[in-house]
Formats: sequence, structure tokens, C-alpha cells
Amino acid sequence: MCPKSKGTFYITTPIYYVNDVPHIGHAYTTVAADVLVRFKRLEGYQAFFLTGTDEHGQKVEKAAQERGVDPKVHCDEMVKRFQSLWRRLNISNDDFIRTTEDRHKKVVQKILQDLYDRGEIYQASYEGWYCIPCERFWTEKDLTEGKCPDCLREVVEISEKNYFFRMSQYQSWLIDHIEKNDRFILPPSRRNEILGFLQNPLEDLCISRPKKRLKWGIEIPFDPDYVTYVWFDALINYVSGIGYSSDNPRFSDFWPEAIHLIGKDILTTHTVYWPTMLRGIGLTPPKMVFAHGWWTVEGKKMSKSLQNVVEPNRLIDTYGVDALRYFLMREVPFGMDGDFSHATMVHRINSDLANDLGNLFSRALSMVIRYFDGIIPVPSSLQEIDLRLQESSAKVIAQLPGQMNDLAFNKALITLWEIVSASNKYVDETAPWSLAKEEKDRPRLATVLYQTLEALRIIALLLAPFMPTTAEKMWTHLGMESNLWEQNLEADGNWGGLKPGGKIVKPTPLFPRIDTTKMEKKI
RNA sequence: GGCGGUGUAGCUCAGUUGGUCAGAGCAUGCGGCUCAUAUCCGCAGUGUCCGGGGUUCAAAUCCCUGCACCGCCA
Repeated sequence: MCPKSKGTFYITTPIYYVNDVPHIGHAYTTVAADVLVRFKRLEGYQAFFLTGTDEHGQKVEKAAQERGVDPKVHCDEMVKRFQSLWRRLNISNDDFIRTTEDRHKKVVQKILQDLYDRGEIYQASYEGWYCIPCERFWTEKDLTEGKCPDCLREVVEISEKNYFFRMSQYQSWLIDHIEKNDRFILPPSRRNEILGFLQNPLEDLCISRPKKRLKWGIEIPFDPDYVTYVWFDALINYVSGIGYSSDNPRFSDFWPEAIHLIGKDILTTHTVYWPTMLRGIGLTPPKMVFAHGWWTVEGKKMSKSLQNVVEPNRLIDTYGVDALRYFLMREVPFGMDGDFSHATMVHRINSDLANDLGNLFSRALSMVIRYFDGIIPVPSSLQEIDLRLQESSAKVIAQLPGQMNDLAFNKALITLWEIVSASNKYVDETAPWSLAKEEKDRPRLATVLYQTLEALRIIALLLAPFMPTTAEKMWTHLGMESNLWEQNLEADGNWGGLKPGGKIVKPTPLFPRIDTTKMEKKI
């Protein structure tokens, strides 16, 4: 661990099902994780960010079969869609784990063997109805008119032997853990849901599938006739991905700080199955599981049949990476459902990004070029109004860490925009264009423009986790020679980091306004 | 059916333990500036705080009830 580190931080996204077409929901979780981890790095934490893909199970096996290729070959191709999207979205993950990798399979098998050896796993006969597309068993009373309650498709009656994890024994421990840790499951509404769910008896978890039905999975180490249930396999990525049983120092540094970002649809697996699995293994639960909401599109639920699935690549093509990242983080409180619409997106870009931020950047740099030949001027004595600008910046910096800890990304951005507003107001009230008319006001002009540029430097610094490309552009245009990604919030967030004498680069609009009349045709 | 939640300006929502709490942003209208991406700054509103009843000196805030919507489980 590096000496200046404030501690460790570990963030994960779910591993996405490799067969899925990446949509706005995938992008949402991953961008949120990226924003958070970038902010933590800025704060000085030694951070680790893991994402990846879930590659086993019937759907992959079937899709590969239909194409006449080996499942692994199929996965190797499909995984690229996620990997390339993350590159385009500037996702700064430290690793990418695939459940078909040896490093993962080894850990899954080791855990299974350990649990089996200690009697945490037993074999029993299972009878019930099985839904093949959902890869899920249902009991008689679960069924809806004799069909799968999830997808309403036909189910088949099956009786077979399987292996079970003794999950039920951990029920009271889990309830206790949730009650004692009010930030273990967030938002609080989800925590209540799980506590409600746990008022009913918890059953043991079936963790195997017979190979005669499914071959594409991780073989159960103590019974070659079975493969591992996909969820049991998948959840383990969170520990296999940071070196459990292979890199113990790293694992023990990061695991206690683990934060899982998930969609609300996989809450139970992450807050019931996973903590009890960890308990069985002898590991502590993750520090936090945060379930975010879902996006509707133009007011409607996304679905293949409606053909309204929003492809992030398309949005990037249309609006740009940073505008998309900004929208996702700004529009909706993390944890709530939200709606994506082109009208709202354009509105956000035009008002927040083009008018408020972009125009501030543009007007400030233009004046420095016009009045000082692009050389950052030397400030002289400060007046009350100058100090007020500094104070608003300091106030924002004081608030951000707490808001980020709460994953309140939208609040953080609203707070950050207070500096943008304060700066626009500052420029307006100090009227540098008037000062430029009188030679005697030159020192005052220098001070005003320096203060404005310095506000922009701080804005760029704080914006970096949310909009990395834009922040870098601002940084270099401000003549900053240091590496933006090596800055530290505490030290570099202080007023005065901008060095007079530096050379401003002539600005181009950070975010061109979108003409809504032309926009109609484009989308 | 069980458990939980929500209902506040045109829109999206803030409103700790009941007493300047009737607010913010956006949208709208008016005024100002001209450095800037016709951008920026200022000012101005509008609300039966879902309906009804109750507790209290005092309720958007607590209790009861009705309606509407949502989530989880069944």
C-alpha cells in the first residue's frame, strides 16, 4: 500500500451475462462504479474496481449450439461487446473477470470442496417443476396456472438428486447482521424488503445442476456428474477477482471494503445467498450492497418486443461519452427508477453543460486570450467578492465526500454546479470587460480573471470522476502541465493551484448546443 | 391476500425530533449586461402541502379513515 493512501476501497459491478446485448442498464451500473472509484482515487484511496462477465449456463450453451461453435469460442466473441463498450465509456476498471477463466474456476471449486468437507453441502433428492428458459425450479404452489410464474412458459416435472448448501442455518445470523448494519443494504427501502423477506423461513440453496441437463458450467469437484449452479458460480467472482486463495495480502486489503453495485432485480442473490455463502466459507459479508433503479425509455419499460432497448453505443454516437455519463449520474437519484428521453437528455446538455459550464469556460478563456494574450495573469490583492468565490469552492469540496459516500451522485453534481453558478455570477458582477477599458484597472482585471480560471481548475478537478474527457480538456486548456489523474483532492483542491504565467489554449466549445429542430431527424 | 412505501407550485422533487416550512431546480413572464456556445446575471409569480375526521395553543409534519399509485413477498 502506498504511503499517502487514505485506505483501501473495493467496488464491483455485477458480472454481466455474456449473452446479453449491453444496454443502458449495464452502462448505468458500470459508469456509477467508475465515477465512484475515480472519486475515491482522487481522495487518495488505494482503490480496486472489478467488473466482468458471467459466462456459464444454459442460455450460453444453447446459443453456442445454435451457432455450431464451442461455448467458450462463443463467449470469447460476445465478451468483446462489453469490453469495447467499457473502453468507449472510459471505464477505469482494474481487472475484468470472466467466469470461464481458470483463476475463477479454481476458486469456485476450492470453495465447494471446503464447504463439502465441512458438511455445509449435502446431497438430497429434489422434486419440482423446472423452467428451462429461466433455469429455475419451482414448487407446486409457486406455479401460475401450471406455468412458470416468472415467464409464464411451460415447466417440466423433475425429480433428481442435487447438492444443497445449508443456507437456512444462517437465517437468524443474517437478520441480525442486517439489523446491526444499516448501511449494509441500501437504499433503506431495499433493506426493509429483505428484512421482510427474511421473516419467512429460509430454505437451503440448491447449488448443483446435473450434467445430463447442463454441461456448460463449473464441475462440482466431489461429483463429476454435476456442474455448479450459475449464481453460486457467479457471485464468487467478487472474491476470486481480487485474489482469494491466490493472493492473500491483496485479498485481505480489499475484501473488508467491498461495495457491490447492483440492479434492484438481483437484490436477493446479493443480500441473502451471497452473505450466507460467505459466512459458510468463513468470510465477512461485503461492506455494502447498493441496489439502483431501472431506466424506462420515453416513459415505457425497455423490452425487446417494444424494440425500444437503448443501446449505449448509439447514445455515445449521438451525444458523446461525457454527456451520457453526466446524464446518467445527474438525472436520477441513485437508487430510484428513472426515465431516459431524448428531450430530457438534450435539455440537460444544453442548459447544464453548454450554457452553464461550457459557456463559463469559453467566456473566461476568451477574455484571458483577448486581454492577456493567453498568459495566466498574476492576481493582486483580493476583495470580498473574490474571497466569496473561494469560499463557495471550499464549501463544495467539503460537501462532496459525504455525498459520494452515500452514492448520491446527483446531489454531488448539483453541489458541484454551485461553483459553476457562483463563477458565472462572479464574472457578471466583476465585469472584466469593463475593467479592460481602463489601464488603471489592469491589476484588478488580472485578479478577476485569475480567480475565474482558478475556479475552472477546481471545477475540472472535481468533474474528473464524472466526465474524464471533458475534465482533461479543461485541464490542458488551462495550461496545467501536471497529470490530472495524479491529483489529490485535499492538496490540489486548495485555492491557488493555478500557476500565473501558464499559457491558455484557445477554447473550442466543450459542449456545442444541440439544435432541437435538427435533432428530430437524427434520432 | 400479507408486509412496506408514496401522494407538496405546469414538471421533477427538498421539507430532521409538530411552531418564519410553504421551498429548490426546470419551464413561464419581465428587466439588465455584452466577455462568451443568442450564452450569463437579476426580479416575479402561481400551490385546498390527495379527500375527510381527530389530537394540540400550534400539523405538510402525529393518530384514524377513504381514494390513488408503487415496491417486495405470496
